[in-house]
Parts: sequence; C-alpha cells; structure tokens
Amino acid sequence: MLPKQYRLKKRSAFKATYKVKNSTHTGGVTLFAGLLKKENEYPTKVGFVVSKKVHKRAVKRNRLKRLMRESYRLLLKDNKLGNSQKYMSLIFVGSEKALGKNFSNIKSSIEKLLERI
RNA sequence: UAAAGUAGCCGGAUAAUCGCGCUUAGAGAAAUUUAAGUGAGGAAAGUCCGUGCAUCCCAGAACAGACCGCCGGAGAAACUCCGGACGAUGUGAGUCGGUGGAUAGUGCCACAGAAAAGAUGACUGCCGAUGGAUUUUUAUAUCACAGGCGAUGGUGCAACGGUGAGUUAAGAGCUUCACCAGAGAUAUCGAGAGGUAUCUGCUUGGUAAACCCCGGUUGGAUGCAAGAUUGAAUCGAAGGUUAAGGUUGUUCGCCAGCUUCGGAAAAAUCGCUAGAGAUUAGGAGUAAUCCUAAUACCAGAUAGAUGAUUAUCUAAAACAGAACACGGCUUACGGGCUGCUUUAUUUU
RNA sequence: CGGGAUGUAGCGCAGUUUGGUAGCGCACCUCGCUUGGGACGAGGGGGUCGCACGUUCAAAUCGUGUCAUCCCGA
Repeated sequence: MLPKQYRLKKRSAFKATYKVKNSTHTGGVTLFAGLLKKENEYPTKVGFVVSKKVHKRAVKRNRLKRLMRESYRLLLKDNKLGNSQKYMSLIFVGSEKALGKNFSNIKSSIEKLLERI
C-alpha cells in the first residue's frame, strides 16, 4: 500500500483525470494521465481501478489492484518513474486480460506504460 | 481390512527484505516521524428469514390484510434449534418431510369413458325364483310386463373398501367366513402427538404449495447511502424533457419535478464497535440451552488497510475479503485429522 | 452496502392472474409471379419456456432453492 500523500482520493479528481483523455494501453492495463503540474509542490497522485464488470469476486479484483500498486511502489522506491511525475494524477485501470497474470508480468507492463506516457 | 453413515476440528508453516490501517506513548509549529501492540471468514458470500438500532407516519377499537400450522421443550425472535410421534426411503448405521381440516361451504378434475361425485341407477347389461299375461300336450317355454340386481362396460391418475370362498333366479359386505385397508366406540399405556388390544359392517373419491374454514402471531413504511452535530451553499433561467404528484375523469397547458450548460463549491466529526459477546473451568439437563466463577479487551477502513518478492518444507493448497451489529438458513470449498456407529470379508 | 425487476424460437415480445393446445411480428427455407432481383402470394421448419427439486393425475403457469442479466439510491 502506498502512503497517503500518493493516493488519489476524490471522485472529482478521478473525473477530471478521465476527462483529459490522455491514455495508453498494454498487457491488459490502461493508464490515464491527468493535467500537467503547475508547481512542483505536491507529489503525483495515483489511483488503481478494477471494475466489478471485470470479475464478480472481490478477492480476484483486490489481487490485481494489489499487484499493480506493489509494482508502482517498487518503481517509486527505485526512482524509476521518469516522465510520468510531471502529471498531477495517474489512474491505472485493470481489465479482464490482466486477471490471471503474475507479478513480474504486471510489473513489466506498468513499466512500459510509464515510459510511454 | 475395506466401504459407508454421523458428529466435530484444522483452513498452509518458518525465515529474510520492502510496505499499509488503527490504538497507545514520545518528538515536532505543522506536514510528518520513531517505538510498541494489534489487524478478515467458516462461510466475511447469497440477502432467504428474524432481531436490535435510527428516522418518518399513526387518538383508540374492530374488520380486512400478511404470516405461521404433528407434539413437548429451548430461544429476544425466526422459513431457527433440540428431543419425540407419524409417513417415505435405505440390507443397515441413518437420511428426508410447509405433517391442522375434504362430514362447514364453493370451485376444478383436460382427453377417454355409461358415469369424475347426490349412483333417489339415465344408458349398456344379468335374472324372470315370486306375481301377471300369452301359448299349450298344463310340463316346459316366451315377454318393449310388474319387478329383482348392482356382478357386466377396461376408459382413465383416479370408478363409491380389496382378494378368495359360500349363498342365489340373477346377484351383492350380503355380515355368512378367512386375510387385509380405513372409520368409530371402549379399555389401557403415555405429559402430549400418538401406540396397543377388543368390539361395531360403520365403509362417506382427489385437490387447501385452489378459494376457504379452524387455531395462533402481528401497528405501518424506510434502511447506517438510517440518522445527529458543525461548516459551506441554498444562484442564473439559456436549452431539453414528462415516469410519478397537484390543478376536473381524460388530453393540452400551468405548477412542480428531472436533466444539460454556466457560476460557486469542502467537507469534517459522531453513529462505529464492551457485546442477546469471546476464552477457560465447574454445575443442571437425553439434548437444544441455561446458571455460576475467573480471565483478557480482541479489525473499524472510507478510492477503502492484512500485501509483494525470495528461500525451505509439504502435495508447486480449495472456496473466498469485514463496511452498523447480532442470531439462523442456504449455497461454494482442495487436502487432512479425530471420536462413535453400521455393513461386508478374513482370522481367532 | 441497501432496494427493485426480468429470463419463452436467431432477434423483439404475448401467453403465467384462472394449471391440460406453446403463439405473434421480423428473419430463415421451398414454390409461384418477373428477362433477373426486390416487393407480393402460397406452404414449411425451428423451443427440455435460465437451471434444480417439490406439490399435482398433469407445471411455461403453483411453491422453494439456485444462476445470470439489467435498473435505482452518494
């Protein structure tokens, strides 16, 4: 789990990020990016979403969310996030394809997404 | 030894590294940070029942409505649990069952069938002993007769107790007989549901998960997104729209509501976890459960905490994630362990 | 988390109240009409009524359980 200051919390913030329509996709994970930062005061906030339509069972949805979160955390720790930190907010959306994958697969696709955005 | 039944338990373990929520203590002006403790289930699930709790409505009573339905007990209550009765099922241990009333009344029972319920016997049919008529060799015979009979009709899920004898003109529960099914009465056992025995020819379809009758229970609605406190806001009237509501029963219109756009924007705290509770021990009871004592406080998040990786062991672990709480029910589930019981086989 | 609705032919819907025959439109197939196609006319096929168990002589319909889909409440 990420510390609180890195988490994207408000519904309005989620809406605003989706509205920008800056997105990229790979390996069953989609990344939405928000507006560019005006000042470098706050850290980039991240949200992780797996819809109920992806799978009915909460355990499997939670598992995917945790894997995505953990890979982002490790990248944050190693300071490998690169360009993505210029955005105010990021949202990772998991899909059906990503459900069965293991940690290394998820991590590599998240790394790719962060390079591309 | 094998197979089965039943009751219950476990629900990956250890180590290392990197992380998260909450509580307490410390540091700091604050953001934050340090340490210690603690942190998902047997079903947390489905939301099928029942409670607590909260808000709104409601003078009271009756009816209506809704729900329940063998007996006794437990429980706050329950489409709940325990013990028993009866029925069904299994070789058996056991398992399953919404199990009051069809003689209070109404409805329905397709097709087939004489008939689907009032069999005062309409039809098909059997008989012609008895009485009558006809014929006549006065015996027999015959009958659109009086009348007797309910066996025959094979259709159907179901045909007005069943099977087999005897009796008869033909026949029949005819009560004469044997066996069986049901009903009633009496006796007896039991707290009761009900069991057992004897007697009485008493024998009257099915359906109430059809209406209903009887007995019992019950204020209604909405659900923690309930609701309480604090704070902010409570504007514009530009466009679209009419499911519900008001204005007349209907339509239009209007009010009103919804929605798009613009402006403004902020959420926080409580509810919220000390309980119809948990663990251990003792006692009462066949059991459900209840009583007494001791012990500890044991999730409380809010884009939502229990995770990730590696190594070792095992069999490269199933179903599955708290969101106000509790009691049940139902459904999903890999593998393993224990107690008791039954059946089969082998040995003694 | 709470509340509500619906599952019937390839698609969209009746029938469920009051239990006995599953039907309508479009689509599909065959034939006719036409030089050919469309339209039109005639005929035909296609369904375990989401699934399971029960009540009943008999269940799409009644009862219970279960699965799936959709809608509403910040």
